Amino acid sequence: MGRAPCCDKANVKKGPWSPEEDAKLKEYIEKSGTGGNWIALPQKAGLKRCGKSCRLRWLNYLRPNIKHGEFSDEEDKIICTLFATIGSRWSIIAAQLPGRTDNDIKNYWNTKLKKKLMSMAPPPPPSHSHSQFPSYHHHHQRKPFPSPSPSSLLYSPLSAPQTSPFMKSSTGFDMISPLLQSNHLLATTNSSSLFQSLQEAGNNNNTFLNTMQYYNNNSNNNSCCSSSSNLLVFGSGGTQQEASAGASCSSNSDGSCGGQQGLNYGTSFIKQEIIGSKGDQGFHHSKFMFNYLPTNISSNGGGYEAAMADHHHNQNLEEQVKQLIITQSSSDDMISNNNNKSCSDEYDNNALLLGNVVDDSSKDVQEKLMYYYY
DNA sequence: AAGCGTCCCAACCGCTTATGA
DNA sequence: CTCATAAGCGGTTGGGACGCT
Repeated sequence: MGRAPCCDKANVKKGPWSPEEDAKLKEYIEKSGTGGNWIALPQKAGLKRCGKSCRLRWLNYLRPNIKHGEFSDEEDKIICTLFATIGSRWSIIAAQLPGRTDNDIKNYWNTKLKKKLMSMAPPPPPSHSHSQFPSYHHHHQRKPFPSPSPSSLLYSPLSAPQTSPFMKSSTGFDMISPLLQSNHLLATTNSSSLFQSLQEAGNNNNTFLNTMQYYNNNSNNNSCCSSSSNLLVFGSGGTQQEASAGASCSSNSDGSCGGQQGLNYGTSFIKQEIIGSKGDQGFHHSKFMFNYLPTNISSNGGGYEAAMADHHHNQNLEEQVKQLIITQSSSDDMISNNNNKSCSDEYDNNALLLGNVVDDSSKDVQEKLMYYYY
């Protein structure tokens, strides 16, 4: 049994909006606002339209300061970078591009930008030679999306970090190659349709990421995965149902939800999250951010390594992650035990977190964040 | 000019999330 | 806490525009 329709389908006009309808809607909203109720709006405005349709028309076309026309190179780069980090979260991407709507960006990506990037892709490495990404050729049978994640995945990427000439990590560590080798990125980002289309096109699954690296390397600024002050988060926490069942994405007294509203790009996310991470709230948020552990390791207190991490600041990545795992079983509520000291005090802005959190309805974490990097 | 295929984008559909009772 | 409903979101699609033969 589906939900009740939002309007009387028989009595609403569908299809393209006429200039008269546009004028009516625009005039009404400019004069009276939306009143916070789109469902009631069409009747008040004298439109034979569904409220949803009015909302879409306003948000995507009529509202002030909507930018139409060509995307700039800078916008291209932002879209590419964000797509590579958070996948098809169009509304989040749109929030970084003033005047652009999620629908616009989605259309642009699907029809143009994706192709543009593909055409810029460097040729795939010959299969018989030693590639910069040696394990590509071992993973041709990768499942498109999603794949079960054995706990060993947490470790496998760390065992052989490679240096890629495409990447410009400020500390010289290549973030992407291990991801490619691990299978993990492709398995857990929400980019399945892209990778499927790549497969259909007969391309190597890694072409897109090669392209991303190439693209960033050949742009004016290096950006993707190499910023010194960005937190990049893949994926999100669980669904509302999962959250109430105790999974990673738990709501908080401030109304936020670690896996949803907190998802952002740049330092604002991490500061917001960490500053808010005291006591009980810290537990929830941190669970979202650091719930990466294999199921065979207790996840009690998961996440408080945020505060611990700074102590491992100068150690190499592999060592850091091992340390994080070791400290996982430490204090269950480290932050509140820490005399209300905000994590942000200990967490510097160079933290870079890559990965994905996918929970099922149980408390067992199935997919894990993979990297924690300074 | 007609027919056909492809591209593009506005709009729709239905699922998820937010919110308030 | 649950439930109902509105809003938000992202995948998909219909059909017009365009280009090629």
